[in-house]
Amino acid sequence: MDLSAKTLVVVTGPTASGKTALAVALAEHYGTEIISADSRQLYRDIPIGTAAPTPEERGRAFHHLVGILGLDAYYSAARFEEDALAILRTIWQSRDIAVVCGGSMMYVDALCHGIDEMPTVSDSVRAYVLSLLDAHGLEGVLAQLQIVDPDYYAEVDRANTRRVVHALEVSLEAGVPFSSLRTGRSRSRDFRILKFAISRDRADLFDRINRRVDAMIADGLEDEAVRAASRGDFNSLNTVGYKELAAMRRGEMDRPTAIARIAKNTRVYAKKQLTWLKRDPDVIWLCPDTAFADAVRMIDSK
RNA sequence: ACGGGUUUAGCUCAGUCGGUAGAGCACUGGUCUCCAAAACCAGGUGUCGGGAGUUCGAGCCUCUCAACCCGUG
Repeated sequence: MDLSAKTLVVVTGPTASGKTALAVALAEHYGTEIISADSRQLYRDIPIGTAAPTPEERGRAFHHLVGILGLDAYYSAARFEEDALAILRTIWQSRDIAVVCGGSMMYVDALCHGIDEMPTVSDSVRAYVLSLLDAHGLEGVLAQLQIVDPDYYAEVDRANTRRVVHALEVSLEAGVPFSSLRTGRSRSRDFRILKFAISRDRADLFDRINRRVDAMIADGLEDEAVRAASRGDFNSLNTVGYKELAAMRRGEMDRPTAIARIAKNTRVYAKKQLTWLKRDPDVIWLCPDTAFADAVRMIDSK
């Protein structure tokens, strides 16, 4: 398919900045569909805490990759790239414009720039590294990484267990050093990408976050969290909202503290998203009041 | 009006004998190629209510002004 006439409209920005509303308006305007780039809205059974698009919003524009996974399912940025590209091709068969909406910055980058080919870590390797971590701690994992991939060992943040474990897992799975697979080269896409982010001042954004957390509680987040947790202890629930409420149920904090902590951690999340976005030269910042009109104008130009 | 108390970081407050201002919460900046709403790193952000005095040196002692709180009128 010739993609040179196709446009990918990305709507991103910090959490609670109003991405969904803008994306739905754009999708309606262009008669197209939305692909969610949200690592948590992928999971079903946790719509309240992940601020998933409502049935009303989903009725106005079709949303792909929302509520499609069980809480126990594995997913990754690489899978997102693959899935999103496949969906884009089907959308573009009958339309010129597709909308991606979400704040999982690594997913957005994987789609816009590609991500290096790496094997999916098998259960057995995952279990082996986990047992190594249990038995010998981070030191033990680091010691093996130093042997298997000395280059990455030299540059990795050795305090970051996640990254160290992942590098060893991939190295063992692939049979070659993790760093040899990690070229960091970005792939150029043969379609037009317009990456919009909604800009709000800090006080306004924090106010929206605080109010949204209260609304989530009012909408039944606590029940949702209890039901989700009853299915098991999954990575998908290592998510703002669910982890604080789990700590509350374990008696580690009272209810007001848990709710305050959810709001605080959501604010922290928003800041991390902003840090990521600030260094991305492709981001086109939109003022909330004129976002729709400005986006349409830019999409239609050229 | 009078008497007593309070005033230190964004908030709540600690600060010993006069010797380089602290805690909790909140907050700020950053890293990022695969579970990323994850994980990790870094930072005290201050006119100690204002002014004057004593002192080598004042958050701390003295005087004065101000604001707020409590009590009595």
